[in-house]
Amino acid sequence: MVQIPKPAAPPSPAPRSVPTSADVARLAGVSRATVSYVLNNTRAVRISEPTRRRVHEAAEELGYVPHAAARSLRAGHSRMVLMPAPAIPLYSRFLEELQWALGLLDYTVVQHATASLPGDEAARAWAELRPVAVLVSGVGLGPAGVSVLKRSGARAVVTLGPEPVEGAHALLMDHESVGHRAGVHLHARGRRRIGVVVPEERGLDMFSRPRLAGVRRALRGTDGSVTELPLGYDERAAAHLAARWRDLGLDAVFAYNDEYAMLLMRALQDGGVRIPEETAVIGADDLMLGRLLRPRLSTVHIDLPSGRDLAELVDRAVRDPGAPPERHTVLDATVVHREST
Amino acid sequence: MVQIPKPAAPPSPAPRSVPTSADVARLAGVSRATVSYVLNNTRAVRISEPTRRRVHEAAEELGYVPHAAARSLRAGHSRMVLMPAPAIPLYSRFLEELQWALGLLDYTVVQHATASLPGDEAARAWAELRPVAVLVSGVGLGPAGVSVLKRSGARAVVTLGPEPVEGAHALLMDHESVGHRAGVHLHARGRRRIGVVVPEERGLDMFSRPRLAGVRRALRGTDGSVTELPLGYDERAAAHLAARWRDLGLDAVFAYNDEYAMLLMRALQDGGVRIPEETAVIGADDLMLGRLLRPRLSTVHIDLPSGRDLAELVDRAVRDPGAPPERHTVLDATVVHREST
DNA sequence: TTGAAAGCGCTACCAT
DNA sequence: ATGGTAGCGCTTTCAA
Repeated sequence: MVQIPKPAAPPSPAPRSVPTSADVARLAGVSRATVSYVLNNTRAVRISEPTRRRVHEAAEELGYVPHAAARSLRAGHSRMVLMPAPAIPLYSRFLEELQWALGLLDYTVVQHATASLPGDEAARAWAELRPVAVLVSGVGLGPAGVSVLKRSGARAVVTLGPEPVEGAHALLMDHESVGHRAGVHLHARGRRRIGVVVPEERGLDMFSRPRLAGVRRALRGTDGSVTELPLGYDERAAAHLAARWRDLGLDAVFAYNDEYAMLLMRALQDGGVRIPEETAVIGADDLMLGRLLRPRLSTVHIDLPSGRDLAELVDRAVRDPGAPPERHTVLDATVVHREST
Repeated sequence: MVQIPKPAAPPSPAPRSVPTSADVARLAGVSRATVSYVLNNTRAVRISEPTRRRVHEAAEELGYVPHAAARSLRAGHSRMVLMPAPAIPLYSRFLEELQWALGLLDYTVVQHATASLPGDEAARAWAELRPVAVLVSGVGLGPAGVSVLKRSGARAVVTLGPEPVEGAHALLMDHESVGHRAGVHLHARGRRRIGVVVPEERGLDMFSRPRLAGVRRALRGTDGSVTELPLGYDERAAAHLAARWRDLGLDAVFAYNDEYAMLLMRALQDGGVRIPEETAVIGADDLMLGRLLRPRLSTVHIDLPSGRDLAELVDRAVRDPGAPPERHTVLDATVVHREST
């Protein structure tokens, strides 16, 4: 790690104070009201052209920037959409698209990092910011949290997760179906003894558990069986698992996602296990790397809703907070069959 | 894509109003001042235990949540550290760590999505939020932007990028050195005609250009030559490049990063090019996948500063805004030699 | 066309 | 120990 040295601290000079609209008014020789009218282009009031120019010049000269907190305090509401940030790469492109779409609808999107706080604490922290809408993915928000947010003026709370939360709109992204597709596919290809990789990394449980459950459901009532395979994202762990592979007697594995699939497949191949002849391997998320492996990796492709659609849901909910919560299943899982199964 | 249907909009009921500290005071039968004292645990004032209880109960009953904007308006400052969000996976773990560390120092970290706005517009938008510090990575912030932020009360502006910006603290993460290490390594291994992959994806330029320049510098004044290889992150593009590989007459390639290296290496191997005998391949970023390739991928490992160090820099800068801007080179690049070179 | 002033929710100073 | 109140920066109604 690079160390950043701690320099001696010289005494700091008095910081210049931040210009306010009153300063602009003073410099322009008008009232604060006039400044507000000019800078906000208030249509209901006509300000003479010379006055407008003087105000603009004064604002420019002082480097005036309006104070968002003061504005929204006065207005009694904001256009802030709060998104407690999840660090899941799977969603990152989706979230980016969403932010863009919300920006077009004139919302200010803010990601707030409060991963650490326990459930209702987090909701309180978010509520302090008085967002007009909250978009929270994953778990960690219960009905109580939703209630706190709503009582604090949030006009829409939308959850992205496996199951709906009382009082909130729900975008159901049920990863159970991902596992289910994988299980059905493997069974249809004649595989019967199916392993399912469950990453040991914390924070992946919210995905890996439903995926495992989906495979179980797919195999229930058939002659197939499911074996849970804990695995850290680590070469040695993979080699260790591969070493006892033949003892496990599995003929297929759903490797949680493409990255774990790559890890495991390499370890299996290094251990002399032929893929797909001896063991079929399927991943998920349809990453580019799967196409580059040999054999090419079969995978479960996940289709998320467009950012535009979701932005419109948020906007609709904000405009009509009284409407009953919407529920949408927005995770389309489809198997991409390549060579590894 | 999944379409979200647009339901009919029933008329919305009047929303209950949000409880304020005045409401709590009324219910508890005390003044607003007392409420503030109790809820903030103000040490300078002693409030009797029964009163404290009544206030807490009233707050609980009403579901009172303080209004952050009102509070910071009154206080004249906030503890908000603003991080205009970059979507670069390379940094994501680093940024996460940083957020955590800043959280421990009692800052509120907020990521603001304003990728779209032109330079100084963005700075204005950030300034409206009156953050106590701004941490901006990449380019897109000039001296004028820094000035706007400082005049709006930001006590620290820290840039993460290739070169310092006037008036701001700088964490110099110069990717030029990444390319330089790669170039030196390849030359030392006896390679002379070196290709450098330059991704066609926009937004990667800020990394790929310096990396290319670094290779050029490493080869300058030697008997080696550098060839620029534009490449989209796409199998067909890679196959196309591989098809004309022998015509290019290169004996080594720095593939921008490990992912592009994997893409290109696969295409080359499919085209019968032996690695490393005919062509050496080196990536960068030291991703797990490089270790899983055969031959194992040589790479340039990048060491970023710990979140704690950076958080301390921010804290120091906030406490002493008058101190001269610090400059730190915080990108340690080292070659990890494996089998592909 | 422009200005005076109230008030958004909160905290901290000064009284009592 | 508790309350009254000024004022943070802004918008908007009402009056001139």
